[in-house]
Amino acid sequence: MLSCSDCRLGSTPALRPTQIVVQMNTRHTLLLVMATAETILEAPLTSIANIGQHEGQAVTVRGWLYNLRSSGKLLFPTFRDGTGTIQGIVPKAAVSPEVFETLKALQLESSVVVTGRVRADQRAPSGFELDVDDVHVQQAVSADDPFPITLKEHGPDFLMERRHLWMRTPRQSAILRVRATIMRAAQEFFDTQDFTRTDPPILTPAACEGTSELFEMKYFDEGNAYLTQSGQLYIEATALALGKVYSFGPTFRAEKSKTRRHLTEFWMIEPEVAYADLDDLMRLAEDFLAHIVTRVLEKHRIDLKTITGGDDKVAKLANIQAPFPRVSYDEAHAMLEKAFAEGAIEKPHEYGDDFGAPDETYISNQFDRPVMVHRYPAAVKAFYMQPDPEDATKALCVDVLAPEGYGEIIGGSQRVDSYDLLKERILSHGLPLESFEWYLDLRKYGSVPHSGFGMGIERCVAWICGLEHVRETIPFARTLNRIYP
RNA sequence: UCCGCAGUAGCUCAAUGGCAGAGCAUUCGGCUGUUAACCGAAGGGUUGUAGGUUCGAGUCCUACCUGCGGAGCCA
Repeated sequence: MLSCSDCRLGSTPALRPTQIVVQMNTRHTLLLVMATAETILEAPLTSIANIGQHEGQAVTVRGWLYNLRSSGKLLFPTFRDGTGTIQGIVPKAAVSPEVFETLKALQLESSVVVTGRVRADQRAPSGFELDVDDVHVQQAVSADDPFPITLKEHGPDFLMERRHLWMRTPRQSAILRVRATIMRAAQEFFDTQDFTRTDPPILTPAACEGTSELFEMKYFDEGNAYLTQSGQLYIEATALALGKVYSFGPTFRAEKSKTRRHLTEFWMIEPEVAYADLDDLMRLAEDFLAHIVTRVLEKHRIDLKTITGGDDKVAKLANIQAPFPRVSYDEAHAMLEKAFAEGAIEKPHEYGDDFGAPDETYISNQFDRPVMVHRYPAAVKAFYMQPDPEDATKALCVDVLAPEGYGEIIGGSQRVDSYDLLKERILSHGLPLESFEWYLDLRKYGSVPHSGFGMGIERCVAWICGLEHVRETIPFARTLNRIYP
């Protein structure tokens, strides 16, 4: 009886060779499998990530040719399958002439099913190599039109134009795996604390905050609709229905921002908690980020090394534990004044203004973990933020700045809970009152203090992976000048 | 929207205003332990577009296009 954690053969009892044939789909494959069915049964399917569990055994790997080196009558094909890479060893004397010649002529990224024996080897980066017995070419890439992305350096334009192929490279695959873990850990954090996921609409009738530019479209006879830039206003409603809620989905900004921190389409996870104040929110934010980092470190040490090329990032992430430093706007301003006096930043920070990107970078560089900057001047913040009872010119809000200059990854606040104040704010911000009638209702029928934040997934991934640009954090990035592929 | 940088072989980049080059990729040949392997050879060019200056422009000037980085705004 076969057994293997990720082998479909092993998971189905008493699978006979003729049944394997049914899973294959070309005449060529069918004949080959019939001839080698016994071999394949003895060489269970494995993922490359788990190949070490099969040391000394014959296995089958389904994947692609990642690289090919040769030394006379010895070939070194490297295979990848989406979980990792492994180098095959093919001495001419050890395989049939057909297998040797097939592999020797194969172009990179041709799809292949390989059988071979797993052998531990100190020379291999992963510790294992595959002594190849047989290879079946699923589809051969043409030498007339070789795979465009080589192991050498490429420019961002070239790579983004071929994003559908670029993501096959080990580094890009690793980033996407870490992204998936971050998204799963983020949901897991809220799910295990009795939050209810309530996703807001993506098509909205008006601006949530009224400031940023929105993507606009016709909506039948109802006039214009807009792609959401935040689900916050809606989840305030669901929070008052369900207590603790979160939303998780794509959001859209039509801003003409061209920086390493901006996409026009990005994913945001937003919790909203009834009866929570700003201090509750900051505790939630630090526990949330610490949980995400813990999960990434549990699963992705090898991926982080692939992505960053070293162990530095793992060491830095190990520091990311609650509590995070808390710095008031006034304290942050004082830090910046001192920094300017010492020549550490180029421009002085004007008291009362929001922080610019260089200011945020300086502040975050003073700490070894994310820093929570709270109580900004109300004048530079959104209309729905609750004023600080101790200083009405300040808002009960918090920005969480990631280390190493990755900027704001979380923005949150306690929300205005007074009907009269909220109505006054809507009017003074020049927003159309009729669009916010439903939102004001939340302050009319059982209003409570409540707080929430939003975290941009892409900035979080960029920070945790140590990336130059958020365009690498999402399978298909949407930026100002690019909507292909 | 504003500021700055760039555009030369499939890719990454060279080329004082004076013969269009290299590495990688591709093809052919060599090598039994290579790790972005290495060694030899071949093929591969409307120098982003349109004008202009000049005996002569990849190089200088003007406009435009495309991309990149940043500011503002934001996550």
